[in-house]
Amino acid sequence: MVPRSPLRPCGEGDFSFMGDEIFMADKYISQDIEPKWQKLWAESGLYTTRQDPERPKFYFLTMLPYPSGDLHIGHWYAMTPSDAAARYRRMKGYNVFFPIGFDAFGLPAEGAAIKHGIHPYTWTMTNIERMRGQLRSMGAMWAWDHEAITCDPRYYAWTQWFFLKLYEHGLAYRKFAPVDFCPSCNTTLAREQVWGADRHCERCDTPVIKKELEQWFFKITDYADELLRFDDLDWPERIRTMQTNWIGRSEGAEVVFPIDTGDSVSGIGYSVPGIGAQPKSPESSNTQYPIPNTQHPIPNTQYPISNTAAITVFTTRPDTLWGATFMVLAPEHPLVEQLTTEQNRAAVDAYKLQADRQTEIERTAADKEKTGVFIGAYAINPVNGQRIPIWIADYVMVTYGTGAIMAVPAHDERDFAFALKFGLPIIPVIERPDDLARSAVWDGSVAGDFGAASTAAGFTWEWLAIPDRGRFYAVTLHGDDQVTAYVELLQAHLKAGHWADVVGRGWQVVFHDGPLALDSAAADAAIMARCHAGYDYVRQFATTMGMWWAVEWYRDVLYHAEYGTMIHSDAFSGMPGDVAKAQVTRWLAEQGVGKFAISYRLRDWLISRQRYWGAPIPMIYCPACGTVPAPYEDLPVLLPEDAEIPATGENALKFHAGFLNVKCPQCGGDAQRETDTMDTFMCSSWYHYAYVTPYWKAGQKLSPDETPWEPEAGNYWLPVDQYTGGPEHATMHLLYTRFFTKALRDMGVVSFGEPMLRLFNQGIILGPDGNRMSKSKGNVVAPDEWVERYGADTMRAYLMFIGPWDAGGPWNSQGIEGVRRFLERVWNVVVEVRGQESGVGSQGAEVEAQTRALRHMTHKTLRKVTEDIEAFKFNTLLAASMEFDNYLVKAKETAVYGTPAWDEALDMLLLMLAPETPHIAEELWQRRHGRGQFDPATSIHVQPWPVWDPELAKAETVTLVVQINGKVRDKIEATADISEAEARELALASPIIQRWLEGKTVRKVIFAGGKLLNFVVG
RNA sequence: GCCGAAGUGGCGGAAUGGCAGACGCGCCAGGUUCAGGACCUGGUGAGGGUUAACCUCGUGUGGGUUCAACUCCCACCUUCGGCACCA
Repeated sequence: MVPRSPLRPCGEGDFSFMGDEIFMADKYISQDIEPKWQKLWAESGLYTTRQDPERPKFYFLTMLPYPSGDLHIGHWYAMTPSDAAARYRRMKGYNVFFPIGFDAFGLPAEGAAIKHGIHPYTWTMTNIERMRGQLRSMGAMWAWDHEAITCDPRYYAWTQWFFLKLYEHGLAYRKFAPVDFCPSCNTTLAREQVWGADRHCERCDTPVIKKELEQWFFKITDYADELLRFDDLDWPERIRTMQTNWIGRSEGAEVVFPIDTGDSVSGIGYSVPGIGAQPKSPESSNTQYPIPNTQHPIPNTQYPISNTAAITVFTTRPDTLWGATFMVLAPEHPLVEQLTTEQNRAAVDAYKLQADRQTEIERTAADKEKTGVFIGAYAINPVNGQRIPIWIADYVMVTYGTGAIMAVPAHDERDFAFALKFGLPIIPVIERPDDLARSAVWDGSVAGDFGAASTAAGFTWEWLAIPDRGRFYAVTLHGDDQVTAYVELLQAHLKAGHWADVVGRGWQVVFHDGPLALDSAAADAAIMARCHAGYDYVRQFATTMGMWWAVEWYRDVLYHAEYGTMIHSDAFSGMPGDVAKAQVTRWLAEQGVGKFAISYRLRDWLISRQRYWGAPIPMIYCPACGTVPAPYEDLPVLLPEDAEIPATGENALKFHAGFLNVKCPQCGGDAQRETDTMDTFMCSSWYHYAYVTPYWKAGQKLSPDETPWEPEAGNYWLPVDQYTGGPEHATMHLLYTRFFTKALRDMGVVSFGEPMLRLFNQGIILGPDGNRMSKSKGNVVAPDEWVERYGADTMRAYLMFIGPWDAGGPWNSQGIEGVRRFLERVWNVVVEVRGQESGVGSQGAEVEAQTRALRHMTHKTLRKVTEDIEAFKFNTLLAASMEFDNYLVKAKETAVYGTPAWDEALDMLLLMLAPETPHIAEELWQRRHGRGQFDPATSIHVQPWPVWDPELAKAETVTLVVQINGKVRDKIEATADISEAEARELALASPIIQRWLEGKTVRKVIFAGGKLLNFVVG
């Protein structure tokens, strides 16, 4: 993989830490200086954490690694720019806390136990030891003195303490529920850990299955609204959006649909006379939109309902209630059993079984044909008394809303498809916002020259045809007036026994003896009765919409989901779309048939895992007392070290008598421990608190009233000022840890509500093949060989240089040589003594100009580098540093060499590079300023970040761009503060510009920012 | 299907209304070298041109705004990420 190094000279000796001998060869040998400085920094206590109330603190945190055994290139990509930014903050005068630890619980350790017979603890600790070494090779300023490992009993004692606190505060509960289960990992998963359309396990890609289990949940949904607020957070828009979508807040209404027993109402879905099918009253569609009075018929008091059962639905569109022509329950809905009639039971049971057997994948396949069965029961639409059939269908999810919907096929795409397939009535109740209507008039159904008459009346039409059915006048209309005029014209031409439709605005079927509006299920039935009588062909259609659907030209006007003026909705007809939803909701509440409601997509966090290698849930089940929490003073509930990990992949704790059997803390009787352990996201929800004082109160008895860290240290360091990590945790770790902190705030443990104030998401480094790196794909890039060959500084700088940090992308080693060469040049420009022959002969004025130019370059670069590191733009930071270095290489041959300006330039170059390439910067800094023995006070990493001089950073001269009509024609050197008049004069003096202006009239001259002049000529 | 991000030389990328391609890789030529590597110098978007000056075109596609558009607006295409029958 790594080519043999031509850079590494052979036979370089050991270095010594003694006296003046800390500086070795005059060549840049990263393999020598990097371990040397890592050792000297560690030994001298340069990175020892100190609480210093005199200095402003800065808690800089990067997501903790899982100890898989090997650091990969992704860790370097995520961590070394973080380190650079942390180092920069430190040079800016902050007391920076940059801790590290390990997310050490989790399934791979058990896999190793089964495969290699190693105990998970041993495997984990061995990996951690190896990874510590790899992490050290980064040369990062880790606060190793605050390391925390989540599988340490001193750590998970507190994880369990948090569980008990959440339980006490009613935020942890146990529930029997169908949950996602990974058959490969042998454990349940939280919803967030199930990915993709095929619903696979986030860790091992195995499709999950459903299992009914008794499981522990955290009530994250209690904080749903608060989690949607990001007011105090400087977080990327992308993450905020992902969390917002994940929480999925929808506002709407809950509406109660009483069940109808059918005694006094006959027929399917047809209205009670006088209700629903009433003609539009002119008064109600006028400018006034009063809330309909309470005299409006309320069906559950007006209609005989012998059964008090009712179905509650959640809808985001209460304004479409009048168009609800059927209901759909999820097959798992508890009322299905009770409501299904005897005649329908066999079909319903078969459907339920079939839905149950289907995998989640099949059931949620996006383009799946709608299926469902009628259960034989009816409900009453509470707003108009319509009797509507109840179906079950798997497109309704039992987990969302109330598990039941009112189906409004005219304004919901799924309901539309379902109604069309099963011949259920589709009644539009929201006007088309575009006022568009279409009418197909079959050739031969009208007398006289209908086309000419239409044209004369101002209607646009064309001939369209359907094979086997002939051609038709395709008339397009806009607005009520056109529709009214058109209906009149149409009726005058229609032959007896024929009809034509108006679809879209003004829905109706016009018969030769008059129109019938499609404004109710009764009207739908009446229309179809006439049509069925008219043509055999039409008998295949059960509903008017079904008949219209057969004309393809109609299809895009038949259904819409937009808000708009309500129609066919009794007294609400005419209610404008922008207020309809709120008004109907208010009215429903007044009538006592509904209420404003919010529904969330977010589910409670399932934390039970049927695994050995996790923090045991500190709960005890007593036959006498029930569920009893383990007493605080007994924490930690230890994982038994002698547990045998079964080869079946089952939880070892279930088979460990010593762990399982316990005395009930309440009654002292025989009881059993909970054997499930906690989701590892529980451990990582509070690790940033653990770092403050790792393993606080280790070995002491815990109580509910303490703080899990030393309070004074917590007050000083918390919360996290800057967090960096991958965006893949948006809806998992980042949501959980916010919930956790809010819960802690409400318990009085912390005084703030957000754990991390600023967040930056770096991109993900993919394998060279463009795929996510994974052992199974064999595309994992190990950093160690590259570090050995080029050095940590080169590796750090290269990863920062390849592109914007938040972009990520496939690993590509092409270009790493360039970064190494850059560091070589930095080394040489500082270390190599210039020969005497260069730079001689410069005159005084020339030297002065060169000095000014050098200082300008120095301060300009410093400004750019400072701005870039603040914004994590490491790629352009390094490009600017390279330019600066290239400049210095040339300047070295001039008279500025050895002047104070030259020394300033070299020092600034090193200070600018200190965060990114800490070793070479320190080596060269010490060579320039060190005192032989390393004194941490002289370290470049504790030097103040330099300040640029704005006067020097400002350019003295600019290249004045001269354009003719926006095209660059000439460039002229000019002073930076050139006035417009001077610039014009200069430009007009240019022969090129003169040539371009010859014979043309200058209409306008634009002078921009003192650097561009544009002549607009005509 | 919905939401979001992105599309620029052979490659990674820079420029967020004002010189398109900074910086780096690669490539070409030259220097150095016994030679190769390394290193140093110069060149390197496409087309035209007396291979000179210079001109034309060029940032996914098509329109638009502007003196001026990679940048802003509209429509579309492609890729990636997230969600996905969420009522």
